[in-house]
Amino acid sequence: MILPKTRLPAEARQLEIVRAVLALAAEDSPDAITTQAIAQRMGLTQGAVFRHFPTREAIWLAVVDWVEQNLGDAIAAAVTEARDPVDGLRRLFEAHVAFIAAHPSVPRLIFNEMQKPADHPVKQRVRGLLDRYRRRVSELLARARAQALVEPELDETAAATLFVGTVQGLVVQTLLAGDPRTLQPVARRLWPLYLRSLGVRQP
Amino acid sequence: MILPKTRLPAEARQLEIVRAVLALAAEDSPDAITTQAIAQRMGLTQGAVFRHFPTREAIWLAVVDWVEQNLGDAIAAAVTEARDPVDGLRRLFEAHVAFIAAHPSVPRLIFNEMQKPADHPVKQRVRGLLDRYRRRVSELLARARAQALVEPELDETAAATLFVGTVQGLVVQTLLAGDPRTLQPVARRLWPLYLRSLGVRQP
DNA sequence: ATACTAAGTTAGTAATTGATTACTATCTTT
DNA sequence: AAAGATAGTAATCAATTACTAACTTAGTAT
Repeated sequence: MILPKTRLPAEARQLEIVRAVLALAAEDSPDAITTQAIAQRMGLTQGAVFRHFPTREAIWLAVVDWVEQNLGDAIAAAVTEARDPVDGLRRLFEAHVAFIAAHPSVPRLIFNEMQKPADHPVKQRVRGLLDRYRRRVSELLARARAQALVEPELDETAAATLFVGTVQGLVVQTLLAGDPRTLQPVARRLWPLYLRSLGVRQP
Repeated sequence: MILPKTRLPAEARQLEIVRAVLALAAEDSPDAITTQAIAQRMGLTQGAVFRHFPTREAIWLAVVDWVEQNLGDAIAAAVTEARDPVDGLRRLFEAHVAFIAAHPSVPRLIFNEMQKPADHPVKQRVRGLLDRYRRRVSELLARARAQALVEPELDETAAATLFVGTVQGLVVQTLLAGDPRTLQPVARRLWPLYLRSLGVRQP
């Protein structure tokens, strides 16, 4: 995709590069995305990329920044509107799924970086991101238990892991099927099962 | 790890190559494993690898063969010993987790290949492998429902996806923590939650 | 012992990749 | 309008990669 030939200020171009990476990651493994491919997608030459980022790794860190910002905003907005902790979990789940549906390349980035060596800087960022996410889920679960909305002896840590796993099982199925449209329908069928695992009394 | 310098017959050497890949994949992303690294691990030169495999891709197909064979055997053995479908699911879950604990590189391979382009041969093999696995889970769930061991209105497809997701949530946590020893303890805490999501009456 | 077979070595090649550099074109500021 | 700043170009580099082929040598059958 070659955009109309324009010069962009550095900040805007950096964002364009991040978006190009996200777009390319929807179709191929993130490691396979070359600086050449990024440039080509923007209609620039390869050298131009290095005007805006000192190294390839710096690009990936910027992408993680983008994810952190946008996903963080999306789920924060969802949770604050919740009436109670269980409702918050549902909104969190839905917001998460909606975000992935809108940005299918994001889980691929996470799956990819996750298995790099432990000292890898990008992986550390991703680790922090997911840690905060799980902690958020744990807090909601703890409050749900305090309000007697779920099983009194609920194992919160395990339930938080299952929450993440529920989304991941979903994403894996989507990646296998190669059809992003199945994501949200399947998500709706998965949620009642997760709720029942918490011991929530059904309306 | 340099093994004692010996010549191996082709078949044995091929297996050694597969094992070298599995060992290397435990520490780094599969895509980052070069034929040079494989040879070095066996104490051979890079050219020797191509005595036994025509291309790099052929190595990965052999690795998938190995996984298919060994994981298939492990879970088949587990399920046949089951007293009833729900017991079968538990054994399947435990066998799966035990296999991953013994071969931590296997989920990394799957995560990695999963996001390649759809026409990628290795991905197609992995897809088939996981499809058969999920079908196996679905069948057990259908039989459990027929025997009234679980919620009568259970959504089997969704429950199968959640089964896979439960294992994956687990693996992700392990990959993040970087500590494979937490795998089985956390698995034991996750299982009761999954059972409850099926509507199984607890003993 | 000798000769044959096959595993492993050595020394390459072609292609790709991230990164650098000298230069050009465009925009902004004075 | 002149001058400086900056986005982008084009060419190139060094390193790495999968792969090849001519060779050497270990093991084995005769």
